[in-house]
Amino acid sequence: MNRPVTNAPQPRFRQIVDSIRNDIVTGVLPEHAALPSERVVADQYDVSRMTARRALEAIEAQGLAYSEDRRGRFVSPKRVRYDISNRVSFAADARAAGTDLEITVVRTRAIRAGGSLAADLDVPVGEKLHEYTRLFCINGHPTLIETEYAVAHRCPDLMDHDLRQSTTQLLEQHYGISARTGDVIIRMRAIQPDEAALLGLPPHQAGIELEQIIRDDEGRPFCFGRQIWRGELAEFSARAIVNR
Amino acid sequence: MNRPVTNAPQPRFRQIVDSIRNDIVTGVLPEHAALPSERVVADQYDVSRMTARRALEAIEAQGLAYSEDRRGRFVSPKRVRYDISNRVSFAADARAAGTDLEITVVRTRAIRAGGSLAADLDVPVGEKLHEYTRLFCINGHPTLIETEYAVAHRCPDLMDHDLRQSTTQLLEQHYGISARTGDVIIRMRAIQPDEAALLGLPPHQAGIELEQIIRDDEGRPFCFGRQIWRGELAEFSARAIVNR
DNA sequence: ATTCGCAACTGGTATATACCAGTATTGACT
DNA sequence: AGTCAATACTGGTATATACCAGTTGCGAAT
Repeated sequence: MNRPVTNAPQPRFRQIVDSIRNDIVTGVLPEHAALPSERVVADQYDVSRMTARRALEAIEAQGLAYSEDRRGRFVSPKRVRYDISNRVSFAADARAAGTDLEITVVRTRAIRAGGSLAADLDVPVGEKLHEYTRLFCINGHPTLIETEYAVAHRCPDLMDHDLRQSTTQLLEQHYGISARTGDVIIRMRAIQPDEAALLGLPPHQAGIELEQIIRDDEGRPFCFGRQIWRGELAEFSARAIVNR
Repeated sequence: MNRPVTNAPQPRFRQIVDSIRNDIVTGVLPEHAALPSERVVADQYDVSRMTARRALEAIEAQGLAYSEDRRGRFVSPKRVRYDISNRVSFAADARAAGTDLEITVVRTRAIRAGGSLAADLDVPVGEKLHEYTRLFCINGHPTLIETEYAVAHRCPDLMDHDLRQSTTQLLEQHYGISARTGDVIIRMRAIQPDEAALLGLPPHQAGIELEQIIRDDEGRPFCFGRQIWRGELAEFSARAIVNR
């Protein structure tokens, strides 16, 4: 192939991405500062609005910024770290680290265990469960949504308590169930529209899903939780110990 | 031509996303099957090519499909699972699980430890390190890129060995260094253009970064590794044990 | 039978335009 | 001072078009 790619300039929109990213990493644009709007970028860089838009969307996809519908795009804050090896509860982990955490209860229901939930919690199908969904805001910004399923007969009136705190601590204090171990799975997946609405995001972005089965001192599971995180706002630390 | 100005229940492109997603989850489109092209979608659903494109990009962003430049888009295969609590080496984990894994050495270098690497590996700044970058293909598909930094004086001629295998096993067999524990960090981040090229992806997509510090029986770190995974192809399991 | 070049694809980049639906500010009126 | 409507923003959706640059397969020339 004699194609001399000498003049392989980067696409315009990528040049714009690099320029704005530079403003972010150097601190010209601090956390939560507004990025220039699509129309302003189009004007400044002399491109069409669609091209400016693609640049801003790429910055968003990289986690450098987040958008609020029809308000603008803003620089993402620093990540919070969640140590999944030592704690089984993010609320406890965050409080211990002095993080500004606010919990909102989105929904509570009484349900019965279906197939996979029953298997995960090691209970018969049809077993009564408490289901509750909560939104976690860090420094005032929606960061994750958690839905937990607790085996009802082990904590009968759990729903009468204030759920705006660590539920593992609740279970420990009122029912004597202590979270001892957890099986965690982490994966990247798309944020669903209903979740996106709660997190203040456009739908179809990727986020991090974290599932965990929480077990007591006897290794019996008593709670299953599923969290969806804004991927750009978090990181997860763990410790591996090689079995031999 | 006539615009359905009525109550658009959902954007057109999202309807298309749902339709194609349905074909994927029901198996009408099996793993690695080609999705309809942008122009075909535009034709079938009677939308412009840009709208069709947005639908296909959304499917891609959700991890349901991957694209190969100027070849087409294809249905993503099932995720592989990596147990980060029990193994400190993905290669060993995958081989133990019978996964079809092929490793390609992308680059090897001798470097000297800079500030953060020196701190992570607990060696003086300027310490000699082996750096090697490898591409991991699972079932023939590029899935992750790993760059590792090994303390050179503990494995002098490491680079003379065949690196297309688990390096932790190499280090164990030839130097008696056994990987005992690992400190792992997982986060979502953008895949850089050079990484994207190796993974056969368009740049600026989000992926999963996994960093780990590997320690020997005495707890001394001897290797630092950084992996970037195609987010839709993997999930990570771990075990938490609450310290009290 | 092999080679080679030409379609006929594929996605990637980019423009120009239009309208919709929320948000935020401004300013006149109460 | 407080209310509220107009206005000037913001991003979201969508069309139509153009050209570029790789990939792939087919058919003609060797």
